[in-house]
Amino acid sequence: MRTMNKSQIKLISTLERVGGFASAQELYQLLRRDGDGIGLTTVYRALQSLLDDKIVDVLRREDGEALYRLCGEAHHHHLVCRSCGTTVEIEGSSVERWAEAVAKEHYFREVGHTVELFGLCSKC
Amino acid sequence: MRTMNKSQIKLISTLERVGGFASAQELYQLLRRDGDGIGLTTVYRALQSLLDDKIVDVLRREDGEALYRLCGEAHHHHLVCRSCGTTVEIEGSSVERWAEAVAKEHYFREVGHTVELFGLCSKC
DNA sequence: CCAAAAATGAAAATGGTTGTCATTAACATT
DNA sequence: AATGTTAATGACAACCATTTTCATTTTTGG
Repeated sequence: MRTMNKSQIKLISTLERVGGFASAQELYQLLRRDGDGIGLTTVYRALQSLLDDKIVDVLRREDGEALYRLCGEAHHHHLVCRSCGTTVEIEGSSVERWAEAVAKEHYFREVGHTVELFGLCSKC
Repeated sequence: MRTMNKSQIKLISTLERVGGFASAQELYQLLRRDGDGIGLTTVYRALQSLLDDKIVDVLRREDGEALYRLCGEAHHHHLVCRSCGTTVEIEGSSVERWAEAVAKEHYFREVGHTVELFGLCSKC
């Protein structure tokens, strides 16, 4: 069975509290705010382990910063407002199927996909 | 009409030569290799201007580095091998239509999409 | 030709992320 | 409890893409 250390557990529960995506820096600040003396390095290391164990997913914000979220929730994508940051979760089974088909067609294995939509919401 | 300076023109033709995506650093190296004394700062500035003018597109590599390409070529996506970097261009009109529909459904305007597939090719 | 504006590049600053390394916590074995 | 072994930790420095600063050069319009 996979071992799971204290830091990893703290990060998982913080990600649960957040409910969606959070950057390493944000997670670090949240933990510090709770009086936790955790170091930034440890946050990065724990996130990397969780990635290796496929407990969390990662995606990139438009500015390149890495965002992490818990896997397990139904896989979905996001429609993000470029201006105010409003995020709508969208389901996209048709995209999943398309990605699968493309992967098979080109004999690729272990294919993951990044699908993110960026635009301007009705208010902006 | 939009002005276009020397550096921007150099970058456009370099991007044409490359034919696909290239990072700012790669473009810089290519130009230097051609004996061009251009500075890295200028490369970044020119790319930013071309982005503003919607002459080039940007996407993020898995490690967060920004990749630029000329717009105008038929819009397509990529299937990239995580291990050896082999890239297959894929066409995805079904994805385009899906993105359009989602955008409309949520009253978003000017919606662009990032769709990239990462996996392991048959050789790796 | 000249002055104002735009462009340039070297160098420093920024900010997210990763590497180093000495210290500490956890845990199994006497 | 005392010991030795191993994993985990965090302060700090290193890294690297990108941005900012600023003094200098080039371009442009009059």
